[in-house]
Amino acid sequence: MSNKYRTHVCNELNISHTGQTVTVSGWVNRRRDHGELIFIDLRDRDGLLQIVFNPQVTPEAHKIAEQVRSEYVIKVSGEISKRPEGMENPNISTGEIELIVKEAEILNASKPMPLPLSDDAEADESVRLKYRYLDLRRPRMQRNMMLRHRVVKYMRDFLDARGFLEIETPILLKSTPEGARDYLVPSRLYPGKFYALPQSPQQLKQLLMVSGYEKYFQIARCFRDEDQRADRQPEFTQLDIEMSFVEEEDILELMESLFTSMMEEIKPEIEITKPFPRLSYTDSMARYGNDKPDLRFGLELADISDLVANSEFGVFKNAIEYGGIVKGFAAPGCASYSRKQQDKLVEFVRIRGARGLVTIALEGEAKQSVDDLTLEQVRSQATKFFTIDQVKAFAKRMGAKVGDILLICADQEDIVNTSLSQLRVEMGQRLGLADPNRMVFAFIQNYPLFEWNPDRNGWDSMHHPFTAPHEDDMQFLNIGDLDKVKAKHYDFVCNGYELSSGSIRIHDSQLQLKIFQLLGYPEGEIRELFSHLLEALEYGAPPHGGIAPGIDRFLMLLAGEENIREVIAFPKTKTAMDLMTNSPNVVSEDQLTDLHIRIEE
RNA sequence: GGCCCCGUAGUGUAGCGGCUCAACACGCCAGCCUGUCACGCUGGAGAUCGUGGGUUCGAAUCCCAUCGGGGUCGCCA
Repeated sequence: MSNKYRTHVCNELNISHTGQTVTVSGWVNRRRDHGELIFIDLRDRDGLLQIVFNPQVTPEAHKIAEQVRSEYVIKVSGEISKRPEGMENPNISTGEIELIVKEAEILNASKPMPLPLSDDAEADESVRLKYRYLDLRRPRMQRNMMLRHRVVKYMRDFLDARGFLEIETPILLKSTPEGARDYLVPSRLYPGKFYALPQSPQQLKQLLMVSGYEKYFQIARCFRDEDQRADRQPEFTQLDIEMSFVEEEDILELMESLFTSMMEEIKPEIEITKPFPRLSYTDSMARYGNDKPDLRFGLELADISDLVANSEFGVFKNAIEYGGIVKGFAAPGCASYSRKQQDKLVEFVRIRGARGLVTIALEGEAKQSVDDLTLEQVRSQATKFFTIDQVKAFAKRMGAKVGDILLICADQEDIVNTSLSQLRVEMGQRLGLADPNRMVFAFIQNYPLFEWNPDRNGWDSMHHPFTAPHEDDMQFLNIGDLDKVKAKHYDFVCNGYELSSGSIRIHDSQLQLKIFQLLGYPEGEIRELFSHLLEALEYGAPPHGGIAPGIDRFLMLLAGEENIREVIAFPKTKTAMDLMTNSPNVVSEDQLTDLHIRIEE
């Protein structure tokens, strides 16, 4: 495109344009004023170009350049010239050339920046969020936004090529119980009634299957009014997918194909594992303590309950007597950890609810076999309770070598798993085992359909109430052995993050009703909240299933960022504030009156 | 709701055993400089140390509260 502002963008200019007269517009990245000569690095979205003002040649333009400051928006015309010998700048793509300015115009001035725009200077995040439009000018943020665009475009093209239709679903929707807290929108026309923003388009995409669209996707915005984290925002984006006439395997293959080809296209320098590893939920919990394992490294957990059940060591004995378990893993080369370092690890698990952490350091050289270990080499607060053979047995089960430290936790199973899974990730990072240039995608399968909720004294859906049970487990469903029922539910994980959950859905109205009943919904509530779905399933609903990978989290991993806000153009703070527009905020009395809302002080 | 970290010129930091009401760097302003590219040199402006109390002769510094940002547990079908 060529117009009065530009004939070229910076990046397209090169040595072949020498002698041509061009016009470029952009921002003043930096100005170097030598009194006579003035150099300006002009920046547009795609690159930098050095422009030169010479008072001998064009005194008028030079006068303008004297007034120009950082981040002014200027337009310059002149001739592209090869730089003098030895003056090239290899750091920028246009470093061989420069623009000798004939005419210059200031399109807009700029106040000094409230935050540094260079990537190496990190500003306070509240300042960045307040001036997000400036923060987004920083190269790193522009890279992230461009990466985001490419990822989303890749997804669209990939699914389009496979016959998927992108269909939008409403943002003003209906509140449904359980799950996350809803964002509510009061209705003007119906006093006292509310829309809810979708936590996901779950029911709508199922209904689209009933409608016969067979392959649906959407870059869907989802809203959940829960407390935020580094990887959680009140609104976030999913690649929402649903397909008819498919089984679990079809969905997983689609995901594997999409993410494999996308990684190869967009970030070939990042190593991925093909095919994607698959673990059962039970296996993942046993070996990693959670259902979103970071598979870039081992440090697998081992259950040693059976080895210590009869020990004299109270910590272990009691835990088992009270129905708990004893698990641990070996941190390689950490036998030399000081008391202080070990105390930090103990504190780490205490914060996560564990009563403590037993450490057993196996001092010595790694080349020594564990079989030759002597009691003198074992350093632990529990040494006197165990024989050397027992310690060897622990070590072997945890895959430990001499020179490692065993980190063992004894408590209720969920506490042990929670604390050890996080300690495992912590140690993996600390020991440099979590390679930033690898992304290990994996599928977790065979989840239980239900989980017991002691607060409610009833069963909850592990995933959501539309998830289909395994056919083989229908018998347990019928006799009420709900903990034995496995679901056609799968998670897609990467590097310790849950990227998405998916499932084959229930397409039988009677079964769906039965599940609602088992979950304890009162009959009236079922009709009130889910009648549209139950009814829809009675009109020829095809078998269907889907998945919904979180785009923000995936991008965070892909961009190597520590939090999701770095890949979202206008994110909110941890307390769900938008510091740029200062929202949420009060509204006028008239607006409230329209909505039939009175604020209680 | 619990726990932890941070809050000093526009930005990033130093000062935190009470003797510097405040230092350094970048940025900003002015002057000088014809080849720089994190240009350079000289000079200058700019902070009641998040806010409010308290302790003290004296507080950026100690105590309490509060606000803001971040991390985390709970929570996130």
